[in-house]
Amino acid sequence: MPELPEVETTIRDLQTKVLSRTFIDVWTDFQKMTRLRQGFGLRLDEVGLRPDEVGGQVKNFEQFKKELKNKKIRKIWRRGKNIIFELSQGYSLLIHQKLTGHLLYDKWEEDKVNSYIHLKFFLDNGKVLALSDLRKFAKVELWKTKDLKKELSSLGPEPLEKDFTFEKFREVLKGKKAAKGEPRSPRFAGEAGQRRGKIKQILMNQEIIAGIGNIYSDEVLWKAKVHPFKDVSRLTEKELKEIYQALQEILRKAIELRGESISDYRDPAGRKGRFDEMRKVYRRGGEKCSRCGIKIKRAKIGGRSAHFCPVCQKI
DNA sequence: TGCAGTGTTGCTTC
DNA sequence: CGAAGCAACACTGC
Repeated sequence: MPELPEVETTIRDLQTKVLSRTFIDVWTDFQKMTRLRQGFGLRLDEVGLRPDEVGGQVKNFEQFKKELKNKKIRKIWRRGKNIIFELSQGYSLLIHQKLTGHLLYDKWEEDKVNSYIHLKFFLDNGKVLALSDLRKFAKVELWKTKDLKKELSSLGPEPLEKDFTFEKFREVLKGKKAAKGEPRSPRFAGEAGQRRGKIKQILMNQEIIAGIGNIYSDEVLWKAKVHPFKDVSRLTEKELKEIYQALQEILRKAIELRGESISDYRDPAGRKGRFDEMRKVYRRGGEKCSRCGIKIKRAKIGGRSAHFCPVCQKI
Protein backbone atom coordinates (compact mmCIF):
# COMPACT_ATOMS: atom_id res chain seq x y z
CA MET A 1 0.00 0.00 0.00
CA PRO A 2 1.37 3.38 -0.86
CA GLU A 3 1.85 5.28 2.41
CA LEU A 4 4.14 8.26 2.95
CA PRO A 5 7.47 6.53 2.08
CA GLU A 6 6.09 4.94 -1.09
CA VAL A 7 4.50 8.19 -2.29
CA GLU A 8 7.72 10.05 -1.49
CA THR A 9 9.75 7.52 -3.53
CA THR A 10 7.37 7.94 -6.44
CA ILE A 11 7.47 11.75 -6.51
CA ARG A 12 11.25 11.91 -6.15
CA ASP A 13 11.65 9.62 -9.16
CA LEU A 14 9.06 11.51 -11.20
CA GLN A 15 10.73 14.84 -10.40
CA THR A 16 13.80 13.65 -12.30
CA LYS A 17 11.76 12.38 -15.24
CA VAL A 18 8.62 14.34 -16.04
CA LEU A 19 9.19 17.84 -14.66
CA SER A 20 8.55 20.45 -17.42
CA ARG A 21 6.77 17.92 -19.62
CA THR A 22 3.38 18.76 -21.15
CA PHE A 23 0.30 16.52 -21.23
CA ILE A 24 -0.65 15.78 -24.84
CA ASP A 25 -3.45 13.28 -24.31
CA VAL A 26 -4.99 10.90 -21.79
CA TRP A 27 -6.59 7.46 -22.12
CA THR A 28 -8.60 5.35 -19.70
CA ASP A 29 -10.70 2.19 -19.70
CA PHE A 30 -12.26 3.15 -16.36
CA GLN A 31 -13.73 6.62 -16.46
CA LYS A 32 -14.88 6.59 -12.84
CA MET A 33 -11.24 7.05 -11.88
CA THR A 34 -11.04 10.62 -13.19
CA ARG A 35 -12.89 13.69 -11.96
CA LEU A 36 -13.03 17.44 -12.34
CA ARG A 37 -13.25 19.12 -8.94
CA GLN A 38 -14.15 22.60 -7.71
CA GLY A 39 -13.48 25.55 -9.94
CA PHE A 40 -14.89 24.18 -13.19
CA GLY A 41 -18.34 25.66 -13.01
CA LEU A 42 -19.86 22.26 -12.35
CA ARG A 43 -22.52 21.62 -9.77
CA LEU A 44 -21.51 19.13 -7.07
CA ASP A 45 -24.11 16.64 -8.24
CA GLU A 46 -22.57 16.78 -11.70
CA VAL A 47 -19.13 16.12 -10.29
CA GLY A 48 -20.12 13.32 -7.94
CA LEU A 49 -21.62 11.10 -10.62
CA ARG A 50 -23.00 7.72 -9.72
CA PRO A 51 -21.71 4.56 -11.47
CA ASP A 52 -24.95 4.13 -13.40
CA GLU A 53 -24.71 7.57 -14.97
CA VAL A 54 -22.68 6.33 -17.92
CA GLY A 55 -23.57 9.14 -20.25
CA GLY A 56 -22.57 11.65 -17.62
CA GLN A 57 -19.28 9.88 -17.06
CA VAL A 58 -18.37 10.03 -20.73
CA LYS A 59 -19.14 13.72 -20.83
CA ASN A 60 -17.12 14.21 -17.65
CA PHE A 61 -14.07 12.37 -19.00
CA GLU A 62 -14.14 14.28 -22.29
CA GLN A 63 -14.07 17.52 -20.37
CA PHE A 64 -11.31 16.19 -18.10
CA LYS A 65 -9.23 15.37 -21.17
CA LYS A 66 -9.91 18.73 -22.75
CA GLU A 67 -8.89 20.63 -19.61
CA LEU A 68 -5.70 18.59 -19.07
CA LYS A 69 -4.43 18.87 -22.63
CA ASN A 70 -1.46 21.19 -23.21
CA LYS A 71 -0.86 21.82 -19.51
CA LYS A 72 2.77 21.79 -18.47
CA ILE A 73 4.07 20.14 -15.26
CA ARG A 74 5.66 22.90 -13.19
CA LYS A 75 6.08 21.12 -9.87
CA ILE A 76 5.64 17.63 -8.40
CA TRP A 77 5.05 17.29 -4.69
CA ARG A 78 3.44 15.19 -1.97
CA ARG A 79 0.95 15.97 0.80
CA GLY A 80 0.20 12.98 3.03
CA LYS A 81 -0.45 10.12 0.63
CA ASN A 82 -1.47 12.45 -2.22
CA ILE A 83 0.66 13.06 -5.31
CA ILE A 84 0.23 16.54 -6.76
CA PHE A 85 1.32 17.71 -10.18
CA GLU A 86 1.18 21.48 -10.22
CA LEU A 87 0.42 22.55 -13.78
CA SER A 88 0.47 25.70 -15.87
CA GLN A 89 -2.50 28.08 -15.94
CA GLY A 90 -3.41 27.56 -12.28
CA TYR A 91 -4.30 23.89 -12.55
CA SER A 92 -3.26 20.95 -10.38
CA LEU A 93 -3.61 17.23 -10.97
CA LEU A 94 -4.08 15.16 -7.81
CA ILE A 95 -3.50 11.40 -7.72
CA HIS A 96 -4.36 9.26 -4.71
CA GLN A 97 -3.19 5.69 -5.23
CA LYS A 98 -5.37 4.22 -2.45
CA LEU A 99 -4.67 0.50 -1.93
CA THR A 100 -3.13 -0.95 -5.07
CA GLY A 101 -2.41 1.97 -7.42
CA HIS A 102 1.07 2.96 -8.60
CA LEU A 103 2.47 5.16 -11.34
CA LEU A 104 4.75 3.74 -14.02
CA TYR A 105 6.87 5.73 -16.44
CA ASP A 106 8.19 4.95 -19.92
CA LYS A 107 9.54 1.40 -19.57
CA TRP A 108 8.98 -0.77 -16.52
CA GLU A 109 9.71 -4.23 -15.22
CA GLU A 110 7.48 -7.08 -16.15
CA ASP A 111 5.45 -7.99 -13.08
CA LYS A 112 1.84 -9.01 -12.70
CA VAL A 113 1.07 -6.01 -10.47
CA ASN A 114 2.30 -3.68 -13.24
CA SER A 115 -0.16 -5.07 -15.75
CA TYR A 116 -3.39 -3.50 -14.49
CA ILE A 117 -3.06 -0.30 -16.50
CA HIS A 118 -6.30 1.69 -16.40
CA LEU A 119 -4.99 5.16 -17.23
CA LYS A 120 -2.29 6.51 -19.53
CA PHE A 121 -0.98 10.06 -19.84
CA PHE A 122 0.81 10.81 -23.12
CA LEU A 123 3.59 13.38 -22.74
CA ASP A 124 5.25 15.75 -25.19
CA ASN A 125 8.49 13.71 -25.16
CA GLY A 126 6.66 10.76 -26.68
CA LYS A 127 6.67 8.81 -23.40
CA VAL A 128 3.83 7.45 -21.29
CA LEU A 129 3.02 7.93 -17.60
CA ALA A 130 0.64 5.10 -16.63
CA LEU A 131 -1.41 4.13 -13.59
CA SER A 132 -1.60 0.43 -12.74
CA ASP A 133 -4.29 -0.35 -10.20
CA LEU A 134 -5.63 -3.83 -9.58
CA ARG A 135 -8.57 -2.85 -7.40
CA LYS A 136 -9.38 0.36 -9.26
CA PHE A 137 -9.81 2.49 -6.11
CA ALA A 138 -7.29 5.15 -7.14
CA LYS A 139 -8.59 8.63 -7.90
CA VAL A 140 -7.27 11.14 -10.39
CA GLU A 141 -8.64 14.66 -10.05
CA LEU A 142 -8.13 17.92 -11.86
CA TRP A 143 -8.35 20.96 -9.59
CA LYS A 144 -7.80 24.66 -9.66
CA THR A 145 -4.61 24.95 -7.60
CA LYS A 146 -6.14 27.48 -5.20
CA ASP A 147 -9.08 25.20 -4.37
CA LEU A 148 -6.84 22.17 -3.97
CA LYS A 149 -4.60 23.91 -1.47
CA LYS A 150 -7.67 24.79 0.57
CA GLU A 151 -8.84 21.18 0.42
CA LEU A 152 -5.44 19.82 1.50
CA SER A 153 -5.27 22.14 4.49
CA SER A 154 -7.63 19.81 6.36
CA LEU A 155 -4.82 17.26 6.55
CA GLY A 156 -2.64 17.06 9.65
CA PRO A 157 1.02 18.11 9.68
CA GLU A 158 3.73 16.38 7.65
CA PRO A 159 5.69 14.17 10.07
CA LEU A 160 9.03 14.68 8.32
CA GLU A 161 8.88 18.46 8.05
CA LYS A 162 11.45 20.39 10.09
CA ASP A 163 8.80 22.17 12.15
CA PHE A 164 7.21 18.88 13.25
CA THR A 165 8.93 18.93 16.62
CA PHE A 166 8.19 16.64 19.56
CA GLU A 167 6.15 19.42 21.16
CA LYS A 168 4.03 19.75 18.05
CA PHE A 169 3.60 15.97 17.87
CA ARG A 170 2.38 15.85 21.48
CA GLU A 171 0.04 18.75 20.84
CA VAL A 172 -1.65 17.33 17.73
CA LEU A 173 -1.79 13.83 19.19
CA LYS A 174 -3.23 14.71 22.57
CA GLY A 175 -5.46 17.46 21.19
CA LYS A 176 -5.51 20.94 22.55
CA LYS A 177 -8.35 23.26 23.30
CA ALA A 178 -9.29 25.17 20.17
CA ALA A 179 -8.72 28.91 20.39
CA LYS A 180 -11.65 31.27 19.92
CA GLY A 181 -12.80 31.28 16.32
CA GLU A 182 -10.50 28.39 15.47
CA PRO A 183 -12.07 25.23 14.13
CA ARG A 184 -12.24 22.53 16.78
CA SER A 185 -9.59 19.89 16.34
CA PRO A 186 -10.92 16.56 15.04
CA ARG A 187 -11.96 13.96 17.59
CA PHE A 188 -11.59 16.51 20.29
CA ALA A 189 -13.12 15.29 23.54
CA GLY A 190 -13.33 15.99 27.24
CA GLU A 191 -13.25 19.19 29.25
CA ALA A 192 -9.49 19.32 29.56
CA GLY A 193 -9.07 19.29 25.77
CA GLN A 194 -7.85 15.73 26.00
CA ARG A 195 -8.32 13.59 22.92
CA ARG A 196 -9.50 9.98 23.32
CA GLY A 197 -8.96 6.97 21.12
CA LYS A 198 -6.69 4.03 20.45
CA ILE A 199 -3.19 5.15 19.52
CA LYS A 200 -3.09 3.11 16.30
CA GLN A 201 -6.26 4.75 15.02
CA ILE A 202 -4.97 8.18 16.00
CA LEU A 203 -1.72 7.62 14.08
CA MET A 204 -3.64 6.57 10.98
CA ASN A 205 -6.03 9.54 11.12
CA GLN A 206 -4.96 11.78 8.23
CA GLU A 207 -6.43 14.86 9.90
CA ILE A 208 -4.11 14.40 12.87
CA ILE A 209 -0.87 13.37 11.11
CA ALA A 210 -0.65 12.98 7.34
CA GLY A 211 0.74 9.93 5.55
CA ILE A 212 0.63 7.04 8.05
CA GLY A 213 -1.31 3.88 7.18
CA ASN A 214 -1.68 0.35 8.49
CA ILE A 215 1.86 -0.88 7.85
CA TYR A 216 3.81 1.99 9.35
CA SER A 217 1.51 2.45 12.34
CA ASP A 218 2.08 -1.22 13.25
CA GLU A 219 5.85 -0.94 12.77
CA VAL A 220 6.17 2.33 14.68
CA LEU A 221 4.22 1.03 17.68
CA TRP A 222 6.28 -2.15 17.81
CA LYS A 223 9.49 -0.16 17.80
CA ALA A 224 8.15 2.21 20.48
CA LYS A 225 6.92 -0.78 22.58
CA VAL A 226 3.42 0.66 22.82
CA HIS A 227 0.29 -1.49 22.49
CA PRO A 228 -1.90 -0.41 19.54
CA PHE A 229 -5.04 -0.45 21.73
CA LYS A 230 -3.59 1.94 24.33
CA ASP A 231 -5.68 5.07 24.72
CA VAL A 232 -3.81 8.18 23.66
CA SER A 233 -4.88 9.98 26.84
CA ARG A 234 -3.01 7.41 28.92
CA LEU A 235 0.33 7.65 27.10
CA THR A 236 3.22 8.69 29.32
CA GLU A 237 5.70 11.36 28.28
CA LYS A 238 8.29 8.62 27.76
CA GLU A 239 5.96 6.62 25.50
CA LEU A 240 5.13 9.73 23.48
CA LYS A 241 8.82 10.35 22.95
CA GLU A 242 9.39 6.73 21.91
CA ILE A 243 6.57 6.92 19.37
CA TYR A 244 7.85 10.23 17.99
CA GLN A 245 11.37 8.87 17.66
CA ALA A 246 10.23 5.59 16.06
CA LEU A 247 8.03 7.49 13.62
CA GLN A 248 10.94 9.62 12.43
CA GLU A 249 13.35 6.71 12.18
CA ILE A 250 11.02 4.29 10.44
CA LEU A 251 9.68 6.75 7.87
CA ARG A 252 13.21 7.92 7.00
CA LYS A 253 14.53 4.36 6.78
CA ALA A 254 11.56 3.31 4.61
CA ILE A 255 12.24 6.17 2.18
CA GLU A 256 15.91 5.19 2.06
CA LEU A 257 14.85 1.63 1.19
CA ARG A 258 12.38 2.93 -1.42
CA GLY A 259 9.24 1.77 0.40
CA GLU A 260 7.73 -1.65 1.04
CA SER A 261 6.43 -4.04 -1.59
CA ILE A 262 4.81 -6.84 0.38
CA SER A 263 1.76 -6.24 -1.75
CA ASP A 264 1.27 -4.12 -4.87
CA TYR A 265 3.50 -1.08 -4.55
CA ARG A 266 6.18 -0.57 -7.20
CA ASP A 267 8.29 2.48 -8.09
CA PRO A 268 7.88 4.26 -11.48
CA ALA A 269 10.33 1.74 -13.01
CA GLY A 270 8.11 -1.08 -11.77
CA ARG A 271 10.62 -2.18 -9.12
CA LYS A 272 10.02 -3.31 -5.55
CA GLY A 273 11.07 -1.39 -2.46
CA ARG A 274 13.21 -3.08 0.20
CA PHE A 275 11.56 -2.04 3.48
CA ASP A 276 10.27 -5.59 3.72
CA GLU A 277 13.67 -6.61 5.15
CA MET A 278 12.92 -4.38 8.16
CA ARG A 279 9.32 -5.41 8.73
CA LYS A 280 8.88 -6.66 12.32
CA VAL A 281 5.14 -7.23 12.82
CA TYR A 282 2.97 -6.24 9.86
CA ARG A 283 1.44 -9.45 8.43
CA ARG A 284 3.59 -11.53 10.72
CA GLY A 285 0.79 -12.85 12.94
CA GLY A 286 1.79 -16.20 14.47
CA GLU A 287 5.53 -15.66 13.94
CA LYS A 288 7.92 -15.05 16.82
CA CYS A 289 8.65 -11.51 17.97
CA SER A 290 12.29 -10.77 17.14
CA ARG A 291 12.72 -9.04 20.52
CA CYS A 292 11.16 -11.48 22.97
CA GLY A 293 10.22 -14.62 21.03
CA ILE A 294 6.51 -14.50 21.89
CA LYS A 295 3.99 -15.09 19.10
CA ILE A 296 2.91 -11.94 17.28
CA LYS A 297 -0.82 -11.32 17.60
CA ARG A 298 -3.32 -10.04 15.09
CA ALA A 299 -6.46 -8.20 16.19
CA LYS A 300 -9.07 -5.89 14.72
CA ILE A 301 -9.15 -2.17 15.44
CA GLY A 302 -11.97 -0.30 13.78
CA GLY A 303 -12.39 -2.94 11.09
CA ARG A 304 -8.72 -3.32 10.17
CA SER A 305 -6.01 -5.61 11.42
CA ALA A 306 -3.34 -4.58 13.89
CA HIS A 307 -0.23 -6.71 14.33
CA PHE A 308 1.71 -6.48 17.60
CA CYS A 309 3.71 -8.28 20.24
CA PRO A 310 1.44 -8.85 23.28
CA VAL A 311 4.45 -8.92 25.62
CA CYS A 312 6.84 -6.16 24.49
CA GLN A 313 4.11 -3.68 23.64
CA LYS A 314 2.54 -2.30 26.82
CA ILE A 315 -1.09 -1.36 27.17
C1' DT B 1 -15.92 -24.21 -4.38
C1' DG B 2 -17.02 -20.23 -1.79
C1' DC B 3 -16.10 -16.77 1.04
C1' DA B 4 -13.33 -14.10 4.33
C1' DG B 5 -9.36 -11.13 4.10
C1' DT B 6 -6.81 -7.47 2.06
C1' DG B 7 -6.46 -1.08 3.22
C1' DT B 8 -7.94 3.80 2.00
C1' DT B 9 -11.33 7.02 1.81
C1' DG B 10 -15.84 8.86 1.85
C1' DC B 11 -20.54 8.36 2.53
C1' DT B 12 -24.52 6.70 5.36
C1' DT B 13 -26.50 5.49 9.62
C1' DC B 14 -27.21 5.53 14.32
C1' DC C 1 -21.16 16.03 17.10
C1' DG C 2 -18.65 11.17 16.69
C1' DA C 3 -18.02 6.60 15.72
C1' DA C 4 -19.13 2.49 13.37
C1' DG C 5 -20.40 0.14 9.15
C1' DC C 6 -20.13 -0.34 4.49
C1' DA C 7 -19.16 0.30 -0.50
C1' DA C 8 -15.94 1.02 -4.17
C1' DC C 9 -13.10 -3.55 -6.77
C1' DA C 10 -10.42 -7.80 -7.81
C1' DC C 11 -7.58 -11.20 -6.47
C1' DT C 12 -5.48 -14.67 -2.83
C1' DG C 13 -5.60 -18.21 0.34
C1' DC C 14 -7.82 -21.29 3.27
